[in-house]
Amino acid sequence: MNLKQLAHMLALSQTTVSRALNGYPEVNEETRRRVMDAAKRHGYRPNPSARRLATGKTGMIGYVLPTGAAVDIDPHFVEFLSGLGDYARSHELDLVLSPADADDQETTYRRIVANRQVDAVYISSPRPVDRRVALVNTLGIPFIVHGRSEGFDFDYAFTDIDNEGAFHEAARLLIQLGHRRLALINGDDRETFAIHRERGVRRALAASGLTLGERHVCSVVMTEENGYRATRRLLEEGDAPTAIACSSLIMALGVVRAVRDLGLSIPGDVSLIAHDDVFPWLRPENFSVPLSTTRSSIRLAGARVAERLAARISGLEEGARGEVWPVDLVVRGSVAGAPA
Amino acid sequence: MNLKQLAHMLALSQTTVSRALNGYPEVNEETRRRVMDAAKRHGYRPNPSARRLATGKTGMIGYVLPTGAAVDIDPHFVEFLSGLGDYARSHELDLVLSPADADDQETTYRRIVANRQVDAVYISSPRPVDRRVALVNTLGIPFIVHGRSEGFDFDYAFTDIDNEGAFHEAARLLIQLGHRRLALINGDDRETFAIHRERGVRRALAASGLTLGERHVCSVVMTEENGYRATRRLLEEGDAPTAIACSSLIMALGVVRAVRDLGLSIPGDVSLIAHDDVFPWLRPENFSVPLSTTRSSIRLAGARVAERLAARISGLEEGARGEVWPVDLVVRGSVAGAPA
DNA sequence: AGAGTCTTCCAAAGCGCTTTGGCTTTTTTG
DNA sequence: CAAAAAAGCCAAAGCGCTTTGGAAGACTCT
Repeated sequence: MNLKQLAHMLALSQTTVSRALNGYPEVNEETRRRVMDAAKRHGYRPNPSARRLATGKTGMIGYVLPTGAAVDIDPHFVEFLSGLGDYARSHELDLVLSPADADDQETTYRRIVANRQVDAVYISSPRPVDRRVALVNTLGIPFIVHGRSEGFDFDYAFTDIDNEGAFHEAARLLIQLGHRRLALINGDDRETFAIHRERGVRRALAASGLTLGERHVCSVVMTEENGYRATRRLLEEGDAPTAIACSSLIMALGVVRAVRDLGLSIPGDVSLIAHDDVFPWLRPENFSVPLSTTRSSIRLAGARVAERLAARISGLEEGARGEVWPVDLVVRGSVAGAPA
Repeated sequence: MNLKQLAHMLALSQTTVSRALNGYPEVNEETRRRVMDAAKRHGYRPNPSARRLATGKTGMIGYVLPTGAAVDIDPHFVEFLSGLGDYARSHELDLVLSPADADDQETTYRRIVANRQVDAVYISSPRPVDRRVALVNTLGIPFIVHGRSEGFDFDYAFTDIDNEGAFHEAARLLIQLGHRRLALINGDDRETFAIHRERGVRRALAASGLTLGERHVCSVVMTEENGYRATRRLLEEGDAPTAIACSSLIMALGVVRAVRDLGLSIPGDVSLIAHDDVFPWLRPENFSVPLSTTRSSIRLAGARVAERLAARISGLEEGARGEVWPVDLVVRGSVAGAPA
C-alpha cells in the first residue's frame, strides 16, 4: 500500500494525504481524520527510502565503529548502547554502525555525511583536540560528544561526567583517612576522561602538599590482566602505595587478585576505590570486600545522548551546550585508614 | 555531484554512465574507462537513498536489538560485533541496529522487512522453535542464525559451535580424572546453547553410568554474582560436587571467588572448566589458577556470519546450510584428580 | 549487396514520497 | 456588498538512481 493507492481510494490527491499524515496545517481537520483513519486501517506506512530521497531525513543516528584485528570494542560500549537503544526505540530511531578502519575514520565520516546516511552522529571516547570532533563540526551534521574533547577554538555539544571531581573526591577521602602514598591505575591517558581523572587525584594531593609519584600512576588498556600487573608492580616496588584509585571495575578485579596473591589484604594493607560504570553483570557490592566506587551509569548517559540527538534532529535543541554530570562517591568496605 | 551532472560533462546519457559504473556488459570498454576515471576524479558517489529507492538494495545488514529497562545486552554481543564489523567494513556494509521492545520484536522485524530497510538480518541467542527464526523465514529476507534453533519443519542457515561436543569433552575429562559428582553452572536454559551444553555433560556422565544431580545443574544469567551464588550453594549443601563446568568466564570469576571464600582451593578441592568466548579483556590463563576452558572465538563467529550474510545478499550463497564449528578443550591448572 | 546479428548508446519511465505554485471556495472585513 | 484574506485542495515537478524498450551504426555471413 503506497501513497498513490491510499490517495486514490480516498479520492484525494497525494499532496493532501501526505500533508494530512505529516501534520501540516493546510488541511481540514475532518479530512485529516478521515485520512489518518484510513491509513491506520490499511496499515499504510510511508516508504522510508522514498521519504529519504525526498526529504533527506533518514530517521537514523550514526556511529562510526572503529574496527580491525587489533581493535577491541570497549565493553562499556554495549552498556552505553543499551541506554541509547532504549531511548531510540521510543522515538522510532534506528542506529547505524558504520565500521571503519581505526586509523582512518575520516573517510567514513565524510561518506555518511555526504551520502546523508544518518541524521546525526555521536562520538565516544574523545581525546583532547579530537580530530573526529573537529571534522564532524565542519561537516555540519548534528552531533553529540559523549565525553569531552578540549583545545578547540569552537564550542560543541557534549554530555560528560565529572571525572575530575569524582577522582578528586575519591583521593580526598583516602587522604583524610591518612593515606599519603596514593596510586592511580588509569585507562588510556590519551583519552580525556583519563586525563581528567588524573588531574582530580593530583589536585586532591596537592591540596595536602602531596604529589602523585611518577611510578604511582599508570595508563593501560582497562583489562583484568592489566589491573593485576599494574598492582603487582606497584606493591612489589619500594615505596608501595597504601591506597589505589582505579579507573574501572574490570581492572579492579585484577587489583583484588594481585593484592591477594601477594598475601596482602583490602583494606588492611591497601585501600581501593574504583570507578563504576554500572554494569549489570559486575557489581562492586559483590566483591569479596565490597568495593568503594565513584559511580555513574553509562547506560543513563547513552539514553541521554540519544535524547539530545533526537532533540537536535527535530530542531528542539541547538547551540553548543555541554553538560557535565556529577558523580556519586559510594563508600564501602574497601577503604580504611592507612596502615601504621 | 550527481549522475546527471557527471553524464552531462561526459556527454553521455545517465543510462550509459550508470551501466558503466555498475559493470554492465553493454558498454564499450573504453567508454567504461573514461566514465570510471571521471567518476573517480570528481569523487562521484551514487546517492544511496536514490539507489535504494530504485533497486531496493540498501547495503546494510540488520539486527533487532531487544531493549528495555530490564534488558541487559549481553557483553558477548560486543565481541561478536567486533568480528562482524571487521568483515562488514571490508565489504562496505553498514550494520543497522533496530531497537525493539524485548517482548515484541515481531513488529520490528516486520517493519524492517516491509520497509526494505536492510538486505539481510542475523539472529542471535536463539531458543528452540524460536519465533524470530520462523518469522524471518516466512518474511523471506536473507538471514543467518548465530547459534541454533530446533524443532521446525523447515531448514535454515546457521553458524553455531559444537556446544554439546565441547561440554561432553570437558565432562569426559573430569570423569577420567576420577570425578563422580559434577555440577553445571549454565546460562539461560531457554536458549539452545545451554540446552546443548547440558546435554553434552549428561551424555558424558551417562557413558560412565553417572548422572547429573538435580541440584547440580543451575541455569542463571551469566554474571559474576550468579556464578558466586551458585557455587556457594553447590558447595555448602551436602553431596557437594568435586568438579564444576561453567558456561562463561564471567561466571567463573564468581566461582573462583566463592571457592576461595569457603576456604577451599582449585583444583585441590574443586576442579573447574569454563567456556571461553575469547574476550580480550578477560583471559583464562591469567586467573590465579589458570583456567581450563572450552574455547571458541565469538569474534570469529561474527566475522563468519557477516561473510555469509554478504554472500547471501549477493546471491553467492543459497539454501539452508548450517555449519557447526568444533570447540577446543584447553587444559590448564584448574583441573586435577578428584579429592580422595 | 542485403539480411541478420552484435555492439553501443539513449530517451523516458519508473521507485514513492515531499513540496512548490496555483486554483477554487469560503470566510472575513471595511 | 464588493474586495481582501484565509482555507482547502490539487497537478506537477522534483529527489537521484536503475532499467526497459528501442534505435543507430558496425559487423558478419551468404
